[in-house]
Amino acid sequence: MPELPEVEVVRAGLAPAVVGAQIVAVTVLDDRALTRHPGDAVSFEAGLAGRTFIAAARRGKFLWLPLDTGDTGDALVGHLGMSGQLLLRASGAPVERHERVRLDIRHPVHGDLAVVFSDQRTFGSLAIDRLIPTPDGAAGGWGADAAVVPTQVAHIARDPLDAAFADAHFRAALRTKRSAIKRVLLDQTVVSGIGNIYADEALWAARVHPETAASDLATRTVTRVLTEVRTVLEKALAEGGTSFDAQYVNVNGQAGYFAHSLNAYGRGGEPCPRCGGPIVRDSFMNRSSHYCPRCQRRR
DNA sequence: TATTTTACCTGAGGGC
DNA sequence: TGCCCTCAGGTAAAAT
Repeated sequence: MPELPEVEVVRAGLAPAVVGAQIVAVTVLDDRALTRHPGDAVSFEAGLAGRTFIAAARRGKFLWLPLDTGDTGDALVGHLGMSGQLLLRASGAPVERHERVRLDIRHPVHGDLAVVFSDQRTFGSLAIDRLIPTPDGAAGGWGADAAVVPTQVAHIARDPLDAAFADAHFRAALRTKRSAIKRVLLDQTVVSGIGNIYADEALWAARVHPETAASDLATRTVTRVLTEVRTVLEKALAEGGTSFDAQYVNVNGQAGYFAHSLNAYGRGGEPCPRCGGPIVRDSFMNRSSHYCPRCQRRR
């Protein structure tokens, strides 16, 4: 499932091939891939054809590729949802099984390539969106030099690996939240980039029960949670992300290795790597939650 | 206003 | 073999 590390792997893989490349042709095979786009497929194709990507940026799980002709200030925005993939293929490569959109691009160094958006469950989407200034004046996200974000990303908080992420603001926000800490970690308007897998992993590492009320956490505990969030995200990024099956792959279609490093997620019934007690798998917020009831005691 | 629930979607895998 | 059911979960709209 693409969370911050997986999306960053995709962004970093895409950047050298798309920055400086001109869009030669756009093919929309399935309109459901444009649910975030304000217009129809025709306007999407017309809005991209002939233009050049000038950067590859990311905040949390959102990606965007700013376009040239700066007076309009817009970008191609993408979210991978549950099963979205952005693949780099040779020009003229056969259509992928779940291909939704294809961009044929021409790069001054790499030549003709295809950027393929493939998505089994169609929760992901692409859109053309306007860029607006960031309230704090800092760069919009990773890979972005300009202090702008797409309007669709403006309400998303900075992610914990962003240099402009404000730890003090995060701690203050948690003091006012009576919701469970896991729910707050998954709230992209509080902190972005964390999904179900890394929420479980970070809380296990910080020894915090997922249903503890955020406002009940001591400041030093919040600091520990944030530290563990960063540690697990950075480690997963270094290992190329988490892949359980063909759902998440990099731009070349290769899987990541972090699934081998998971301590709690997906290990219900198995011994806790720290204390040996059984990891519990609970239902929480219509999804699964994994934790060690011995290490992660509820207050 | 703040928080919680639901809809969206497809394919894999288990039970029978 | 094949049908039906459950599960996976990020986002945003809808409901509470």
